[in-house]
Amino acid sequence: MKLQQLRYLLAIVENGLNITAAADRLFTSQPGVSKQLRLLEDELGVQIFTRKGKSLDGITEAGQEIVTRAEVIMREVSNIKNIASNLRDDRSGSFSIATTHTQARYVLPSVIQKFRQRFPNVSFNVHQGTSEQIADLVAAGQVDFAIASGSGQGFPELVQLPCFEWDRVILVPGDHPLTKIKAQVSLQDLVHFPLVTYVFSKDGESSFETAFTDQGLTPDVVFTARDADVIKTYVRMGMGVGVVASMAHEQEEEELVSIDARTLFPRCLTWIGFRRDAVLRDYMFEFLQLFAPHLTPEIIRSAHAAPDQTHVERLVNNLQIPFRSRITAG
Amino acid sequence: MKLQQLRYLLAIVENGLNITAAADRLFTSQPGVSKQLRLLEDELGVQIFTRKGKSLDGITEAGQEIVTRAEVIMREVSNIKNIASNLRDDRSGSFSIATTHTQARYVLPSVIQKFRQRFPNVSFNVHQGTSEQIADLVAAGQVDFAIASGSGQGFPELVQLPCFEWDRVILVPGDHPLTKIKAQVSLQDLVHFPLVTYVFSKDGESSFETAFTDQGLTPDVVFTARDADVIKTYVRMGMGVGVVASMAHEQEEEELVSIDARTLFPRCLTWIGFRRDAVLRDYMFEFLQLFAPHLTPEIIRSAHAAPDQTHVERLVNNLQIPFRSRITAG
DNA sequence: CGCGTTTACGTCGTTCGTAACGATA
DNA sequence: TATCGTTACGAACGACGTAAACGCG
Repeated sequence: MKLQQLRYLLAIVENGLNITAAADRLFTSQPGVSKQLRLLEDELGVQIFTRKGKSLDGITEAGQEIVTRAEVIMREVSNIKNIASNLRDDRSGSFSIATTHTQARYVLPSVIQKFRQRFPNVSFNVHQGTSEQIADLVAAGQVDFAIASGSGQGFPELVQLPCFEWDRVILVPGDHPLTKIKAQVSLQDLVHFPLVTYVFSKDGESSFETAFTDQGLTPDVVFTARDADVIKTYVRMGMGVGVVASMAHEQEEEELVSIDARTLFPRCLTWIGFRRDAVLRDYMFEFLQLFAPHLTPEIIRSAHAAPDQTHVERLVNNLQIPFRSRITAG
Repeated sequence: MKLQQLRYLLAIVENGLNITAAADRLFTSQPGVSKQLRLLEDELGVQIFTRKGKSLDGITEAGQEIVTRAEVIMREVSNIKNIASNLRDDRSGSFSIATTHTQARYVLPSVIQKFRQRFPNVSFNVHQGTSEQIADLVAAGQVDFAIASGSGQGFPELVQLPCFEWDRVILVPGDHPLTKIKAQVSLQDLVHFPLVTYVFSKDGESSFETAFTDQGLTPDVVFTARDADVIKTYVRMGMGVGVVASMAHEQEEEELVSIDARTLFPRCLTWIGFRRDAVLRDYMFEFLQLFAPHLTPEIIRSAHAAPDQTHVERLVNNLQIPFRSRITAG
């Protein structure tokens, strides 16, 4: 058994059992990958994949178990490389995070800019998705960090650290009736208008909906998007009243007026998570502190050393979690 | 990085940083091992070992971390091989257990005999030590199973299953005053004689001592050994009264008489443990059931799937744990 | 001078890429 | 015929073992 064979195996799985595509991603020849897979199967005496004709058709039961073990192996291989790179003070490498649109568009740019100034030779990769997709990506080891909001429960292999809290804000065109209300806008006011807001997460973070239902109200959500910019576009078109994260409203933008909604909806928490068994590069510690200044290397290391998330939460309980209203200047 | 390099690395560590010894155990040439170590260090750009002259002198801090990761990798490699071997119905392989003298000498022979009849091509290896050494060996992945008595707490990486309970027995020469006592011998009777018994474990299993101290008594232990046979020899010599596991007294042996001590000392539990992240060969399941018939493959699999030992204990709570007084006929 | 490691070098097996072939839809 | 995988083959590489040199106690 060779590490290359396992690497090839995982590439095949990641590319939908397409050997040609796997070879392309591995920057090697297709027959080589094919042959190494055959050699691995021969050595183990086990079919890892089921075949339909010559093409790979599916993963066998044993194959799935083998793939799982191979993933562990390759993770530990990169851990070893990370340990070595850290010790050599190597300031190059790669770094991938998965996050939501709001973070990627409004919060991260200034952070990443500072980060890239400090580490110009680190290739940075941002994946985008829903909170669930994000957590899955980091749990599967496809990305180094996940930055998401909402519950994020049920990932025991992750260390999750609180980054900052934020509120929602109501966005309307400048001539909208809601701008005429002198007092604090209430949920009762909102239900009279069609709403445009984020796609709801399946379990957690539906604090948006429950805020209404707790008062016996039913919001009239006419449009949802994962993307605050899309929401804003539809609000400008007059399709409805927007409800977005306050970070997503940079300044008084063309045609749009923001209305404070902090009393209407519960406060949200953005957290960052990484696999507990991952060795972090030194630049990842610096990124964390750029993103959330209270996450010092010491805090992170002690959270990383904790046996599980319960202990992590005990550790971060004393921390003052920042509150973020608007984006800070780049 | 190659798997061989990691295998060589671990062999060097296991052989006390002696490359020649490592090469011997690996059945390869010494310069080959030396070169692969150098290549690994060069590729990582890190000194794994400190040198004194040309000889390896110690492991660096980073080296220790790398070794730990390499151990994980090699464990997962054998797990993959085990998965494959199981699927192929391969009835050959190797199997190592660590246990105490009493188990190895009095309990295991008949089990191993049956096992070897069923699996003549499995090479069987028994290591011997104290309960602590045993638990350490299996936790470090040096052996597949640990069979020990006493607490065995504090090994979260292990699945520990109860095998059977047993009592102690008092051994004396045939003409000893204790044999004249008509009623049940008591601890008060025992303190008047010099005692010969097992070496006490550091923390758990000192139920021997606490049995006395709970009654305000102080036993006069004049000799301890890890080995029931040694204890018996000294009892025959008249050095004192022996207290051993009841399994260690096969039948009315030459010169020795056994006195029931089950009411004097708390009952002991013998457990068997293996790493939670290990893939067990099919023959290991059969061994477990030969050793402890209540440990069926289904029980073992569900215990193995449990997230931690707390869950395992909940699972085995309903099981009827056998009691073992004398060894069962081979 | 013995022990242990490194260097040097020749041999052999393995991997890799190109090219051609085969099967499938 | 386009897509995908296997077979074939030659070139390059890398691992291994023997022999010899080196350093240290």
